[in-house]
Amino acid sequence: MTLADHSFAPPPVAEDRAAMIRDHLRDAIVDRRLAPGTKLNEAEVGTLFDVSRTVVRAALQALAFEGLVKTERNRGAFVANPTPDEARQVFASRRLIEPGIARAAAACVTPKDIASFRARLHDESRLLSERGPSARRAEIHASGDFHLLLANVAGNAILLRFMEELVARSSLVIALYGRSGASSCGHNDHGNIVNALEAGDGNRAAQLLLTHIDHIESDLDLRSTTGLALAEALNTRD
Amino acid sequence: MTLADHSFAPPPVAEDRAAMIRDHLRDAIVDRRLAPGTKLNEAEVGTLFDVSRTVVRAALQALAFEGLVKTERNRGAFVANPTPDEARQVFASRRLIEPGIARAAAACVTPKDIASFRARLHDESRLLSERGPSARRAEIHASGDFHLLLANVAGNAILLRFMEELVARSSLVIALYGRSGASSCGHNDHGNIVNALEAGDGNRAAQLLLTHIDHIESDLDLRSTTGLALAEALNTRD
DNA sequence: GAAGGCCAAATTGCATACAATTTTGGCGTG
DNA sequence: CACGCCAAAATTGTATGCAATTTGGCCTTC
Repeated sequence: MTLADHSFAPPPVAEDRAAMIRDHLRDAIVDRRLAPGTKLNEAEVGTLFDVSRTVVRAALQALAFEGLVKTERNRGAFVANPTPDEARQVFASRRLIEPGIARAAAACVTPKDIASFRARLHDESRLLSERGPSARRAEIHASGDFHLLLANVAGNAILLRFMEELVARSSLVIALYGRSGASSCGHNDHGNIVNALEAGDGNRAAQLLLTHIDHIESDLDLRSTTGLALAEALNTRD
Repeated sequence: MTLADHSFAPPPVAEDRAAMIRDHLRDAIVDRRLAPGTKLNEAEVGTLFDVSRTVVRAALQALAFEGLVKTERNRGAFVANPTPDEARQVFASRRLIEPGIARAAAACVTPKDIASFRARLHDESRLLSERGPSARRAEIHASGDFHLLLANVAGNAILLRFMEELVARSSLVIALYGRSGASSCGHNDHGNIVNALEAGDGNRAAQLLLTHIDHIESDLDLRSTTGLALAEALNTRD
């Protein structure tokens, strides 16, 4: 332990396979390669990743805690299928939390952070110009990463974890209820927010974030299907 | 399913033993019957509750998600021992979230809710007059319950869960860093907040909540032991 | 006497076996 | 033909066994 043993990143080997499976499943859910409501059979997932059910269960429990998976006793785990009401709660939570995060971020943002934001913006604009469902998925992903970077800059690990959950659930909601699919069409919300951050104007960043969330949510179709979910789902007309 | 089967609380039978163990452990941690840093041996806990390690592991994993337990690979689970910096993050998060919850609660509070709040206040004042460590623990517990009731009234399940985590971690922090132990000495913050809610004045409730959090945090001794944690801990003078 | 290495005991990580529960498909009856 | 019941299959819940890792003590060596 004396020679050049520092500055090593955590070993690239796959230690903690439960976390790896959790991350793979989360990606698949957020990208909607796994449709909401899909049953996640323990044995099947285990075979897929070549691990025992024990490890799969740990991963599923983690995802259940994040709200991306719903487990029912003796029935199994299913990809979350948020109701419009739950979707509204996700965005209400974001409206409550993110402006504060933006203020905190504006207070302690560094030039290096700004550079990271710009790089992210560049990725986003590139994806916007591409076509196809893969690019669409990547776009939603990148858009979420922007918000996570913001929370990361704010420097509060607890709020960062809350935002990770909210962003993941938002992606699910957008995939489920999004009208156009691309929530940022016509706006440059992220760019404006970065400008406000660079100027150190936390209040403006917070305000821009609020309207940004408005933009996202206004692209959703959250008609209340209260109590008639099944019947309405079976009605192909309408 | 036709006769008086509604209005029943969840069956009193112990289905889902992992959740039961999790709740028991959480209570013990929040009440500080389990000191921070205590190792939670899987086999030992299993023997105590008469279940296998499998069930214990599920409970410990859940508590790790909540931040009340820290797990180290191949080393086991330990009761969380939050650093002053983590403690500050807990309260920063609460400052960010709770005022908004108060506004939401003020907007939709019912007379029935107000009655619940009053009952809670009554319990708190009773506990305040009692002496002994048991009453002190119950007081911290009751104080937390007030905040959870507030989040419950606000009607957002996601924010409620965030608050459950923050309140639990706050109790741990108060137990660790509290000076007087009783954070509400001399104030009647909770009562004032209920009054504001009853008057439907969300902004005032939010403001009162902020100052309430200030009161709680000002009772803590969060001297920055940055980098010198061990050395300082061994220095009995000072 | 102190430092360092090595071995045994304890503990966790994981896989697997078995029990309990739910789901499914078929059969018989109204 | 529809409905309900029952048994078999599938799936989850839990316990247990084994391998891998860590920990603590003992012994050797300087």
